Amino acid sequence: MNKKTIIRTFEKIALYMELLGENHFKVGAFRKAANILELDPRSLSEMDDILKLKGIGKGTGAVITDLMDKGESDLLRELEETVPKGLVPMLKIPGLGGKRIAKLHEAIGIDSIESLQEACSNGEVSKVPGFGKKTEENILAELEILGTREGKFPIWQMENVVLLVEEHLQEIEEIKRFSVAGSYRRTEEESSDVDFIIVTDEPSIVREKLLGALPIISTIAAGDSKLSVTLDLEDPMDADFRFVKAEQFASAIHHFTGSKDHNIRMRKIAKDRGMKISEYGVENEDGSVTTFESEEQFFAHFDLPFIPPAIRRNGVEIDRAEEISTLVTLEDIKSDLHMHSTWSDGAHSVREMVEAGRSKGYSHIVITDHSQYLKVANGLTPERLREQMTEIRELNEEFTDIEIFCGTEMDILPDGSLDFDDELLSELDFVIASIHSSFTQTEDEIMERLHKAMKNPHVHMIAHPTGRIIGKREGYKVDIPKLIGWAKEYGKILELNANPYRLDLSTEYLVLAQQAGVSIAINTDAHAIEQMRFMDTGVKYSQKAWLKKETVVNTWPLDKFIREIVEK
DNA sequence: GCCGTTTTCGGCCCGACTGTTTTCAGTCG
Repeated sequence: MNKKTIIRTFEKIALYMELLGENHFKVGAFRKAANILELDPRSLSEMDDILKLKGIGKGTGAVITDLMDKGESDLLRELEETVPKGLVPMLKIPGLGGKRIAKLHEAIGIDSIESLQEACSNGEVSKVPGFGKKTEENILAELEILGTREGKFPIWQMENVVLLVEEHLQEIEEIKRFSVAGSYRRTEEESSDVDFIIVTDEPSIVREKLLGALPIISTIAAGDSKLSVTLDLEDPMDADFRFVKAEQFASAIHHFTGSKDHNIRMRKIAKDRGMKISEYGVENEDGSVTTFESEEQFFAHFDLPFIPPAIRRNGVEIDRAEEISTLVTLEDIKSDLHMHSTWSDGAHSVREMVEAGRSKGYSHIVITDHSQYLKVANGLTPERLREQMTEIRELNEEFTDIEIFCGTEMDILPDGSLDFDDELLSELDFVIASIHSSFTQTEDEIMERLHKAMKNPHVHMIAHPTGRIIGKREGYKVDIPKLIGWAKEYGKILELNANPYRLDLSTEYLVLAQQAGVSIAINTDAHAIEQMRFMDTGVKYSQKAWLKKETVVNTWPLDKFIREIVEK
């Protein structure tokens, strides 16, 4: 028995109860219990008494006991016997919830997507009280696109959609201000849709312009305060737009950034003070509404510091509010230690990357092109690397406001050897080692490769330690706790690769690394100037692991970087 | 179903939109 089984059981129970039209607080209690276990970092064996957790009571506790004792839950089995399995997927149809599905089942015996489709086509659904022609049409339309609507989208896919939508929003003159909100603003690895807050005095004009400009498959809702559509993209994605007045912006963006649990916690705090939080402001006991200039002011109203969106999760962020000032922010970042140029597979010259670094206000950067093994990336031979070093030295003469260091992103070869010899490595200021090949090796083989790199005195950092691509591949088999142990032992840096495809190390491992006292570098791995924007994503993502400034190497000023890294 | 330095019962975050209704339930975020 493991935690995942319990979580899945709770979720299934909630689904079936929803289909029985159960009280939604009851359904919610099971979902909440699942969520509590999900967010608890401990494994089942590490929890001394799971039944005493807040949110686990008699009903949910009985399910856990059942699962522990017999490996199955009586409650779930009963539900499975009562509710036809075919009803579950119907919950995915927008507009249909438990109550209406139950009604269709009861009235005309609908027990699957197929029978629903047939009943809609025959006009039987519109004869059921509470259902009409329009509903029937909508269900049929939704069934058409059901298979194409993905569940969750990785952050790198989200970013493309956000940029696309933002282009359209910029074109509309009635929009005074806008911002993305929702899970994307919280820098979640995956999101199910995209949310925008729009400040305007002309919501209906903006709505119509958006409907005209955006690629749209279907309109889910279109009112004066909200527009909800499914975007016509390669993978169709839902987008929500909320229209608010300027003075409501701070409250609205807070509300629609979530998370849901964060909002619930904030509302509880407000309620205890006789106030009521909504997306339009804070309602006081006398009925007057206070609005805010900024989210900072909103939080200050409740005696809280600004809580970064990335850490707005389950309320823990409120308990740990006094730690927030120690977290790394974009303003703290003084360098980017992993960047490519046209010497290997980058799109811009070293000079252009340097200029970009200057415009970011960095005090130093490291150019780290690929090494010779990586032929597809035009990896540098020792000769070419030495030529590049000459170019970098010349640029250093030219620029006085930024220091450019010579580095490499050196491959750790499949046989565990390193792509450059120690003599060449000793000439470099900063050496990154990373794996780009033979991902399918056993954990022992991968760990042997990493250990080799870790033991080399010239290596400073391991880049993208797991090789994962969010939503696409798991990465190679790395024993991260062991790797963190080595990093501590040999004094190496581990990377948080800020590229949204990677975000590697992931949150849970960053937590472990910081606990172990290992330094982390947040790097963009930029292969083009535009990609240097990923630093923002990386910093926000690091906040999820509560990385402190002192943990992050890029917050170090130039002299400390030279002293602790380059000259060491 | 869960919870409680106001409560062991009565709340549970709050509001928008739709479709089917003649004032609101269901769904969604």
